[in-house]
Amino acid sequence: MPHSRPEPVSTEVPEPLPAPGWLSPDELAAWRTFSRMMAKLQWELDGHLQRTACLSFVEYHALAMLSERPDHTLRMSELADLTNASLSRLSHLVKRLELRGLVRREPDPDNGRFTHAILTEQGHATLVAAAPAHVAKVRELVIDAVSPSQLRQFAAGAERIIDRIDRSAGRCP
Amino acid sequence: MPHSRPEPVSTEVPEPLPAPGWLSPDELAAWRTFSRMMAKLQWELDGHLQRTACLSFVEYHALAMLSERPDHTLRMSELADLTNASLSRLSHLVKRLELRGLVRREPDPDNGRFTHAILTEQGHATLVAAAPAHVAKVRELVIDAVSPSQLRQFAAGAERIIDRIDRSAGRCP
DNA sequence: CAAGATTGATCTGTCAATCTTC
DNA sequence: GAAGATTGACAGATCAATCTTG
Repeated sequence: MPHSRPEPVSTEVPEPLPAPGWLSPDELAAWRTFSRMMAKLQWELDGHLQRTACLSFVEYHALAMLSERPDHTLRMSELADLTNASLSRLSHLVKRLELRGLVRREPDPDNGRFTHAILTEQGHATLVAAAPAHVAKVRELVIDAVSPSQLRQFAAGAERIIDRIDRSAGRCP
Repeated sequence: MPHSRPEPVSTEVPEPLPAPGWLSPDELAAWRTFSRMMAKLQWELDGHLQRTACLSFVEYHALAMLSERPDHTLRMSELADLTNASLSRLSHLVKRLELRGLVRREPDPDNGRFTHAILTEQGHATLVAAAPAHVAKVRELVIDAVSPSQLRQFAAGAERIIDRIDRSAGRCP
């Protein structure tokens, strides 16, 4: 019985508010809907990108982040942050992209600890080819699903959730 | 340059609206924030559950869905839908849960095509032990991060996004 | 043969070392 | 020694193929 209030004992007066730490029926329903949306959206966008461009969602975003830099270059750790991936995950991922010729890596000449990930011409072309269909999907499934003001609300809420996660991450329980 | 407007040619008058099919700067920012939130939230909840209960997010929800049935039983395909997992993924997953003694499977006596997944006592105990900390995290990171009315907005928006995904899934492009 | 479910091959992500450079 | 990055072993997800039952 997770996520739902413990059954009140028969003789007990039902409480007007959920027990502390649990979710009210409304909260539970909202969370489940939200959670379902996240799972489905990830799946749909990833599959669409995979079918239309042989790229995963993260791979696409790695290329996209690189393309927005004037020199098409980013340090691995910066790229990891921008793509919301662990450094380890990104390292494996970039290695695969490198094998496909979409990205290359070279050590930072100024500081040998850093590795630069650099978008290749082919990587750029792949991204440019993939982008329109992907962006259209995002618009169709998300942007156009809600009003502009709702979208702002979403973003504001998302921002606050991110803040809480970042606080939560560096915390001793 | 995906997700951003193509550079206007120097002599061109900048358009007041984004090119059709592309995202405005605000839309792009909102989408990125939203996308980042999804990635981080998944990671955080999954990691937390893993550390506190040796369960992944999907595993937890499989147990949770079963626990809400009076007979603690669900057909594999129903469970797959409720947990937003493919049938294949669920099959692998339930096999692992079965090896750990948290779930057992038996064919539906009425219709041999169906398989029943059934929560064991141990599975139930595991869930009950895991739930409080997990629910508290969900409350901390999501529910309490937004106002009740914002939460309703979120859920409503999520609902509409889900609808669009479901429409999109069964469509010929 | 269609629906429900499982399997196996393969690919990707995670975690815990490890390596390198400052 | 600490930060940035990589590696290898293992756990988990995906896809296509397969099996089974009605």
